[in-house]
Amino acid sequence: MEELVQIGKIVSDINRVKILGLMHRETELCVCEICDTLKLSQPLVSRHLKQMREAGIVKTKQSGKWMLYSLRESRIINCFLDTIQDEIKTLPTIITCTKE
Amino acid sequence: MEELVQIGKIVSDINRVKILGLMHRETELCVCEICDTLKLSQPLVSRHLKQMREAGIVKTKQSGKWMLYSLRESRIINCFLDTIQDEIKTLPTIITCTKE
DNA sequence: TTATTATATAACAATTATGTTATATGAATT
DNA sequence: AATTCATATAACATAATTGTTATATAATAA
Repeated sequence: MEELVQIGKIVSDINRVKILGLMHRETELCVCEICDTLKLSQPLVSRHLKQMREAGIVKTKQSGKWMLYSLRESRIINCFLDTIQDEIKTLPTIITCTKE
Repeated sequence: MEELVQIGKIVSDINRVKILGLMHRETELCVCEICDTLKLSQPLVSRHLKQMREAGIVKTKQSGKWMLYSLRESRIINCFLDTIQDEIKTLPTIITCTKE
């Protein structure tokens, strides 16, 4: 149950939910794209992503000086995202970080 | 998304998850059954139940001096509960409140 | 090597949530 | 009507979380 509680905690913050939504829509994102798109400070986004990584919800991949975040496969997160499918579409268009 | 954040908040506490688990298994419970079964104080349980009611996750029915709580139908809560099915079975046996 | 860029971490104030103790409400007994 | 039992609410201390500002790290570019 602790695992579910951990996921509940992730999903209990609107900014983390938005980040999840963006990652669901865009597959892979770097930190600055999330900051710019959602108008959130970089340290805040970094911490949210760290929490999500520690909860096993996202995975990371280094690419030069960028850290790319993406969703891990998770039945429960998918279920969760299903219920906000329409709202995910209304999230702002990604402000792309022109890598290289 | 706010609606799901609200549900996330409910699921972010181990005691509320246990209460959800019990209600899922037992259909209908009064406050004192939850307190006794989970060894939690009555005011704490009452507040958790209030939060769950305000989030639209449980419904209530008065029965004499007892207040009976039960789960509302919710796709997302069902999905959450599915993932902890086995753990729900390991929750303590209900300490029944002999109504009347 | 130094500067720049992207990300991570630390330290902090403000807010929110938990669990407790004390008390109030409200229905059923006596 | 007074008491008892079940539940709700209030007030509080403590702990956890958020968002901020400042700074560190680590990779690339100059």
